[in-house]
Amino acid sequence: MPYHHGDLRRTLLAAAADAVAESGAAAVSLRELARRAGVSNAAPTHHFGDKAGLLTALAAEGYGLLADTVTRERLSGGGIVGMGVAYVRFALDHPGHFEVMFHPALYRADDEELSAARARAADALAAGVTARPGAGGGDAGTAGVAAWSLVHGYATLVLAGAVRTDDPQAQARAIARLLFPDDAP
Amino acid sequence: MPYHHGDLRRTLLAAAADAVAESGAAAVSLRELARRAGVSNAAPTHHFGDKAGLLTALAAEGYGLLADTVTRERLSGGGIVGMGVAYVRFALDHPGHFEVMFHPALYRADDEELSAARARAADALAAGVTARPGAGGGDAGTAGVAAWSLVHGYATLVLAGAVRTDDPQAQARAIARLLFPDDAP
DNA sequence: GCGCCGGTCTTGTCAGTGACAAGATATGCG
DNA sequence: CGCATATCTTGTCACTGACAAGACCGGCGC
Repeated sequence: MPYHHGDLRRTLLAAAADAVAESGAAAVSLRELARRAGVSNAAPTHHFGDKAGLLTALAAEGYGLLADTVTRERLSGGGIVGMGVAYVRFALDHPGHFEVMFHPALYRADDEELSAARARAADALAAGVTARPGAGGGDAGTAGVAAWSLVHGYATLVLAGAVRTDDPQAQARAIARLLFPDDAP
Repeated sequence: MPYHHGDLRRTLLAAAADAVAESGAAAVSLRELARRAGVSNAAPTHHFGDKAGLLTALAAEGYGLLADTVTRERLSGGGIVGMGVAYVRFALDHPGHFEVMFHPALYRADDEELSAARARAADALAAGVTARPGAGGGDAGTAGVAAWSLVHGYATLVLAGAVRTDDPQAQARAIARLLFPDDAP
């Protein structure tokens, strides 16, 4: 085992995402993560400062991934329903990130890198709402909040085990179509 | 100060709800709650066994309150939109309970009292969905999941600070009407 | 009135944790 | 080769959750 781990920061983030997904942010211990990575208990401190720093980095990574996922779907013409499904897919694929992202008490919301990533995600989502076909009827802001609430709530309920289904993406598509029946694809 | 507190269980639950709402479940410490209540650090153990026991009781109380809130709205003829608004109002009035309820990793999901309260809440919500006027069009299950997702997601986003508004209940009503335009009131 | 029994709370203890200080080691650059 | 810096370790402290053992209190039967 070399003295320098080589890629400790990335390793710790990945382990943290797994641990949060599995047992919740409260149950994650820096020492446990350090043990899994094969380093001493104080090594994570160097990279993240403290626990909030690690979760801040995790949230920032999550917002970046979300922005990528949603943007890719928008560019491939999935429509607002497709973007909603992509949002749900992101949450289910990255439950650890998702969990932390929407609990600001866990991290430093004023972090620069995090704010940038969050803004990028917000732009990606907003682009999908304003560009939808039937955008004439009703307030775009209200429709956007409704769309976000719908997919966010669905993802949260599935992750919490409150809603059970074999095919979450299909069900996500079905409920999104209830809200946006006019969406093209 | 009498040796017996008199109402320690209730006092601890209330303090826990406040503390969770303020700083998240992770930041709540049994010792801090005990200090606030003016008892020793091991007193809570007697009533709840451990931290998971306390959060289990808090979640059960929350499901009971939710069932009461939603049922009252249904009986007063608020329709499915009114029930959705009541759901949001419950979440914003009891953020500590709401936070814990949908993080099963924090408590013992197989607890008897909790299961009963959760079933009561589920029945109250289901009664509203199946009784709505335009129940003919589409799958009732899908519509129910959509309704639940919408209001749950909206409440979660407002609590997380991701959506900001002066009048959450009015906005909740607006987005619920997008999903259920035919709802009577 | 009295004893005692169960429920309530306290004190004391242990391992695990987050945070930090001080120092050791490796890496890259001149 | 020599050194500055990034990276990691060891050691320490206060705090927490969990538990064991015992003290205290209220109400019950007698």
